[in-house]
Amino acid sequence: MIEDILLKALKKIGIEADFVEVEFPRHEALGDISTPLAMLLAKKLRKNPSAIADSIIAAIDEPEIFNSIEKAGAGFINFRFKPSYLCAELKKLYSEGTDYLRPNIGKGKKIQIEFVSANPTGPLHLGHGRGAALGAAVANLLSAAGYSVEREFYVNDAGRQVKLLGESVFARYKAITNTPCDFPQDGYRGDYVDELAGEIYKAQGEKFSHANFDEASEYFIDCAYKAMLAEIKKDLSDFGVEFDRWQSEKELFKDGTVTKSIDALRDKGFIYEQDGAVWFKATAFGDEKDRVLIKTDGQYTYFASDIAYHVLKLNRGFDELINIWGADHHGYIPRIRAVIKAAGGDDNKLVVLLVQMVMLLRGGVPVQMSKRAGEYVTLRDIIKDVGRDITRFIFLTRRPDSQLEFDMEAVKQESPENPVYYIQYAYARINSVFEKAQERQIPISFDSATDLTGLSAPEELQLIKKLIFYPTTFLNAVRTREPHRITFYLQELAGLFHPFYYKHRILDEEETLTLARLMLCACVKIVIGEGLNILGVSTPDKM
RNA sequence: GCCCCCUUAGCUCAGUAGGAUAGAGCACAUGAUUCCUAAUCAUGGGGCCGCAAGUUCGAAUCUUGCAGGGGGCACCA
Repeated sequence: MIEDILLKALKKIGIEADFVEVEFPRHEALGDISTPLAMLLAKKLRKNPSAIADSIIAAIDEPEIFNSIEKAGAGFINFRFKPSYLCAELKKLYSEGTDYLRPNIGKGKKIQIEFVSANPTGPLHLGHGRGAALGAAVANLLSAAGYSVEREFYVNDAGRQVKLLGESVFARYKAITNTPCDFPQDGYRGDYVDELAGEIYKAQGEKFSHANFDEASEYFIDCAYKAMLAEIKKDLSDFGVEFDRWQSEKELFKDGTVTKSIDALRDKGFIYEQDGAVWFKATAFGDEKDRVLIKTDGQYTYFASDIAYHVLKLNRGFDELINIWGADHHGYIPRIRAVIKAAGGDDNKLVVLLVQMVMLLRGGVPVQMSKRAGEYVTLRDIIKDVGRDITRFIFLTRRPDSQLEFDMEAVKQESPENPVYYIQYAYARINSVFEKAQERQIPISFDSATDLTGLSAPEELQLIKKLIFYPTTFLNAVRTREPHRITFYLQELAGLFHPFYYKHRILDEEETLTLARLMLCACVKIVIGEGLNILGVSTPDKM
């Protein structure tokens, strides 16, 4: 990679750096690839950028790679590759495949990524889908970069919300058995609650018809949240999102993790009692107020088990803990950081990626959702109506921290021209070319001796340059934990492939050129396949 | 009142460890298929980067203030 060459040159002139920025110049006439490095160093070294650029250029000795290296503008260094170098890199890409595309910067470091973690009290909605798409893509990204990644879903199966769900189902059950009781305030009113009650009635008959909730609670809560969790698992699986581990909150209470981690904090003096409640001294670690762990009624707060959960994760030896949260939880970050610091951990290990709200529209009109009335569009509805690939792609075309409008009509109307199809179509097209090649019995075999000198048209050279730039884009995406960089790269790559395809024949040329173009196509297919896999979007052979 | 995110083309959005003349898709207009997939390609119009000041060789990007939109400030989860 060109980054390595630059780093080597910097070292030669006595500058230590671990990252250099490389980009495509704004206009192709300026060069093939470019770096603003000299300008960035100018401030640090207190020298003028032009002089720094000169010394960097002088320190690069790679006649095999570059046709020219020029200083331009305010201090850019622009490089032009030798065609022979581009061809050699293309062959490397082809033969090394993912080894070429995935520079290993993770080196086996352990990262855990916790995402979705929706309460098992109802079906997933679109916002969960956004978290799921992002989390899965970030996990794929990190794992491709050589990190050892664990995907975890934290199940809130203890506490008030699942109890409320059980109570709601119980009330519906009682209605079926004609022994009505009051529906809980703030209870869950979706159709699924009635369905659950119906199923329980089918299985248990009148067994609980004269019970009150306290007598039946364990059964109803258990039944209800487990059914919902199964639904959630199925929805995620249909969305193409898998987890390695499901951590139960209830287990943390059962096995003593909660009391143990609170005791540990108490030993360090960060726990105190006041007004009949037990508090954590979060203000000692930068939070704006202390937080309650055990309420005056003796109940643990959600935060108590969250302490246990994060301490447990820390102790499991991860180098980094990524949490993907809805933006409405942002106020929660300081107290979790406080917990980690109080427990003696390094809070830099915690990386919280906030996902902003999704506004669901239908033909420009906001879709009203009311959890109370049980009216809302579920993720499952969206997958069925819009499709999985489009849905995931849309989420990964936006920065996570900006609000997103998801218009079900617009997204579908765009359909034939949809960017996701544009990319997939390039993939399918290439596949079809290879099928045709096989039909025509063109002997397809590439190796290091394949003659690529015929690839000289601007469309071909641009494609090659884009292809061998993939690792740079990939590393930037990994570094920032931003999969959408891959999305935009793929659109650009497909945007170079289609014009190439339109302008040039692949199979009707003389054999050397045909083979060269086939090899180019093969590489485009490899890179698009790699990128779409990371995004979790399918790679159809035919469209 | 305090805190966080957002504001870029008609629409949806990229671009921010400060860099060259600010990009893409959609929509709109015109044109291209006897030929490997037209879900494609070519050409065109489109912009006080919310407003104002500051930092400097240079600001969509950093700082401050203001305006608009969203979210958060519980012994709820």
